[in-house]
Amino acid sequence: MTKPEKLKPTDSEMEILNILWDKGTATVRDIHEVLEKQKPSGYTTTLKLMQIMFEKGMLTREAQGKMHVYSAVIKREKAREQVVQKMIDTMFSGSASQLVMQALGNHTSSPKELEEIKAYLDKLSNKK
Amino acid sequence: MTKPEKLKPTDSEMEILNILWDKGTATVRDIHEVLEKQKPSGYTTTLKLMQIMFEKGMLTREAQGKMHVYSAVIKREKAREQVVQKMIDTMFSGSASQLVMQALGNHTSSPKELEEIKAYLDKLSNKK
DNA sequence: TTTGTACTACGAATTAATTCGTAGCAAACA
DNA sequence: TGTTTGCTACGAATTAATTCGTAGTACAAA
Repeated sequence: MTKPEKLKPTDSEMEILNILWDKGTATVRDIHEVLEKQKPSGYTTTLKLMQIMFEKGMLTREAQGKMHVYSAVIKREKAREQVVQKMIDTMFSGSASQLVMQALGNHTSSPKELEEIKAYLDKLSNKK
Repeated sequence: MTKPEKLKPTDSEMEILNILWDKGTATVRDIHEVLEKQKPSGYTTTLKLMQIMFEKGMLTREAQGKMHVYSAVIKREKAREQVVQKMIDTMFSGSASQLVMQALGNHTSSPKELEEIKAYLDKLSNKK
């Protein structure tokens, strides 16, 4: 068990974490039912993944009857922070604003979202 | 050789790509010299990595004497776009503005950068 | 009580990334 | 003419992720 801080979830692990963050807690079956809608996979595959994530310290679990109820150790906010920071470092030479402009340029944002961002920027500037 | 579009570089591959994007073209030795400053590693490790990246279609190369001169197939901009899009999808439920605010909240940006972003936002809004 | 169901645990196969040693080859050099 | 130098190619070991089959167990249902 290492620090959850240093853990770098794989893509499969991220899928599980996302579901857990949405639900708060979940059993292997809960998770598996969601995953199955996205792509076919065996129950024991999900089970094994979650067992390994538990061993790695990414998940905690609690026996409930014969089942285990899992939850994520790392919070969604923290994971986002880490992953964004890493992307800034490795892909944008450490420049957050480069990343921001890249994300905005990807035209995925509506005018309303752009307004939100502008408001957020103003808040940041004023605080300084 | 699959489409370079679909390729997902590993961390080691990203290190090599970053150097190649900076230099434009480079030999294995060039790359290895840069990498070695960051962490110890054997020359043939770098060689093998670049050979595999070549086989995957991530790099092209050209014989020059007995050496190969490599360059990246995918452009930095394209790679950034892909990786940002993927992050938005997997970590931010598809919301670019969520990612933007996360990146800004990470306090890594100077007031000057914030101004740049604001200017960029205005340009976007007016264009719409 | 026997059978079925729904779990967990475990081990094994597969695939991919990473690392590096060794071999071969050609040009430069002593 | 050897011999060293610096490259590529190749194969093998290691490690990690992924997938799934099988076995064990406990509780519920027949």
